[in-house]
Amino acid sequence: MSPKEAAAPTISSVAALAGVSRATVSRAFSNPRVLRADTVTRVREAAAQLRYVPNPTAQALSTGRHGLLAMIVPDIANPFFPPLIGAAQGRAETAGLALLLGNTDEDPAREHTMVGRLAPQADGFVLAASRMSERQIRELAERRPVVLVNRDLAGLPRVLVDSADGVRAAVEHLAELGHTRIAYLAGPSRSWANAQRRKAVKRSAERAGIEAVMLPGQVSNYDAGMQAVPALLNTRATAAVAFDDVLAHGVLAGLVQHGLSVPDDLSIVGCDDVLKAQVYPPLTTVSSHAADAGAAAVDLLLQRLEDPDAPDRRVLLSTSLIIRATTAAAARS
Amino acid sequence: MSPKEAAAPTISSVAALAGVSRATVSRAFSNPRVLRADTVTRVREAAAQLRYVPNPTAQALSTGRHGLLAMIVPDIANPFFPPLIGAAQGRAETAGLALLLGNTDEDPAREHTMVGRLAPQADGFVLAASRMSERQIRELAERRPVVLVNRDLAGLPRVLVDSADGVRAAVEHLAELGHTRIAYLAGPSRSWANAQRRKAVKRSAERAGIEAVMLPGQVSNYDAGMQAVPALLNTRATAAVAFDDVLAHGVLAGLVQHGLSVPDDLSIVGCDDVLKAQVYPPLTTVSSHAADAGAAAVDLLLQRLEDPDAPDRRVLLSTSLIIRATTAAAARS
DNA sequence: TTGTATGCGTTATCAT
DNA sequence: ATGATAACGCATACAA
Repeated sequence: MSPKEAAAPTISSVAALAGVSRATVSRAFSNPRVLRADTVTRVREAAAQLRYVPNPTAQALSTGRHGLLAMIVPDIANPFFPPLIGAAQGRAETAGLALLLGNTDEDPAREHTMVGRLAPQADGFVLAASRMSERQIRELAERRPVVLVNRDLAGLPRVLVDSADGVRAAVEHLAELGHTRIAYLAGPSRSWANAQRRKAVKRSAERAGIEAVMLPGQVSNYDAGMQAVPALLNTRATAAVAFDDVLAHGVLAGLVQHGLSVPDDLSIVGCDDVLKAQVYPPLTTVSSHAADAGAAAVDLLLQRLEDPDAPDRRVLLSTSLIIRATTAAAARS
Repeated sequence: MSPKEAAAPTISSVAALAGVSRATVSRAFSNPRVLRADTVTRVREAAAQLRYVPNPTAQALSTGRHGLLAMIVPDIANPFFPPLIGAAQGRAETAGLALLLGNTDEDPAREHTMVGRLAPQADGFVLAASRMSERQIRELAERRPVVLVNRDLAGLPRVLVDSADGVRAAVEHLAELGHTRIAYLAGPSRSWANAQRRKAVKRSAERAGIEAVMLPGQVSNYDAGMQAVPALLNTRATAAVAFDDVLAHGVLAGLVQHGLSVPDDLSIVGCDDVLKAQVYPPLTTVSSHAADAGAAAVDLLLQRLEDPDAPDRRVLLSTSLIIRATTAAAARS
C-alpha cells in the first residue's frame, strides 16, 4: 500500500515510442503550431498511450513558471473568506493553475515569512486583506506579480469591495429613522476595509448632521461582538454599524443578554452580508460579494502573468444597503 | 513595478564566495553533520551574505520532494471545513510545508481530475470527505501518500470524527424526552459521515424502541434545510436529527415560517457544532472538532512521508451530545 | 519542420 | 571531510 513511484513516463519514453526527438515531444505540447499536424497527433498518441503528462517541476525549473498561485488570507474562519477562496481556486483551476493557501491569523510577521516561503514556488500572489506593511508588500511585488484584495496601494493591481456607498446608505437610513447618535464598532485595526468603513460612517454622519462615536477595534468574531456591548451601551447611541456581520451578530446576542431588544431598543447594521437572512432578527447589512472579489483578483493576476507590464488596474466592487429587520425608528430614551 | 527576476543567488555563487564546491554548499544545508563545523559556518555566512535560499523547485526535481501538501474538500463554504483547512495549513507550515487547496463542489469527477493535476507536485494528499470512488482513491494512494478524513477505507491512514456515540446519545436523549417517532434528515449521499449518522440514528432508535424515519439526502446548506421542512412535517415525527448544523439551521427557519416553534412543537438536533450558541434558539447538537481532524490528518501524513511503510493508523475522534435549547419533551399531537 | 546541445539549481554517487 | 560529475525532466537557442 505504500506508494510506488511507478517510474512516470518521461519525455524521452514518448520520444522513443513516437520515433522523434525529445524536443519535438516538448513542442507537441508547449508549442504545437510549429510542428506538422500529423507529427503532433503522432506524438500525442504515443503520449496518451504511455499516460505521459509533462512534469510540472521540470517545466518550472526550465521556464520559471510553476503553475501555482498563492492566496493569503488573515482568517479563514471568518465567513467572508471561504467564498473568496473558493472562487479564486475555481478560477485558477480553469486556467490550469493550482492554489496555495496561507492563513495568517491576522499576524503580519507570520504573513511575511509565509510569503517568503511561498515566493520561490508561486507564480503570483493574491494578498487578501493583507496585514503586512506597505514596504513588505512592495518588496514582494518586486519579486512576483501581486494582486491586492481590500488593500489600496498605488501602482499595484487591486480589487476593492467599496463599502463606502453601502455604509453611507446605511447611515442615511439610520438618520432618516430619527437616530441622532450612532456608534461604529470597529474591526481589526490593520484592516483597510475597517478604515474605509469607519471613515464612511464618520463622514456620512457629519453630512447627515448626526453624531457618530467610534468604538475601538476588535478582532472580528462573535464573542468580541458580545463583549463590545457594554461599551456600545455606554455611548448612549441608539444605533450601531458594526465592522462586519459576525461582529454584529455577537452584538445582537449581547444585547438580548442585556435584556435589550433589536431593533426596538437599538438598531444594528452589519457588513458583508455573510449571514443573509439566516439569523433572527434578519440583519440589516451592507452587501459584499466576496466571491466576485476572489474571481476578479485571480483574473487580474492571470492578466499580469501574461503581460507583466500591463497597466495596474484598480477594480472597485460596489456595495449597497440591504435593509432587513434590525433597523427601526430610534427609541426615545 | 513589474517584478524583476533579480537573478536569485544559486548554490554556485555561494560556492564561489565560500571557496568550496557546490556539493559542500548543498551539504551545509541538507546534511551539515558530515561537514566540519567551521566549513558549515563559513558556507552559511556566505549564503547569508548573498541572501541565498535553496531553490525548492530544483530540490524537488532532484529529490522528488516538493514541500507541498494537497488538501481536497468538497465544499469550502460549509463551515465545517474552514477550521479543518486552517488547522491543516498551520500544521503543514510548522513542518515547513505549504498547502495546496482544492475545492470540488461535491463533484467526484472534478475531484478526480484535480488530484490528477496535483499529484505530480504534491508530496501527499489529505482527502477530506472525499467523494471519489474507492477505486480512484486507491489509485491515487498508489502514487502518493494519502490520508483520509471522514472516509473509512481499509489499509489507508484515516481520521474519522466518530459521530456514532454522539448521535446515539442524541437519540437516547430524544427517547427519554418521550419522542416515539423521530426523523433523520440526510446530507450528501456520498458522504461517509452521513452514512454513519444515518445508521447510528436507525440503530439507536431500534434499541430505544422508537421509530425512525429517513428523509432523503440533501446538499448541506441553509436553503436545503428550509425546503426539507414540508417533508419533515409529513413524517409526523416529533423530533428530527439533521445531518449537520447548517441543515438544522435551515430547518429551524423553515419551521418558524410554518408557524411552528422549536422545541415546543418539534425538537431538532444538529451535528458538528459549527453554530455554537450563536443561533436562536441555541441548537442542540453533536460536537465535531474539525480543527482537530485537520491537524491529526496532517500529522498522519507527515508520519507517512518519513516512513512510507508505517502501519496505517485509523484515528477516531470521539463526539458527544451538546444539549442546548432545541430539544424538549415531545408535544402531544 | 525537426534535431542537437545546453542550461535550469539541486542532490547524490563515487572518488579522493 | 570534500570535490567531480552525473542525473532529475523539460525548454529553447541554434543548426540543419
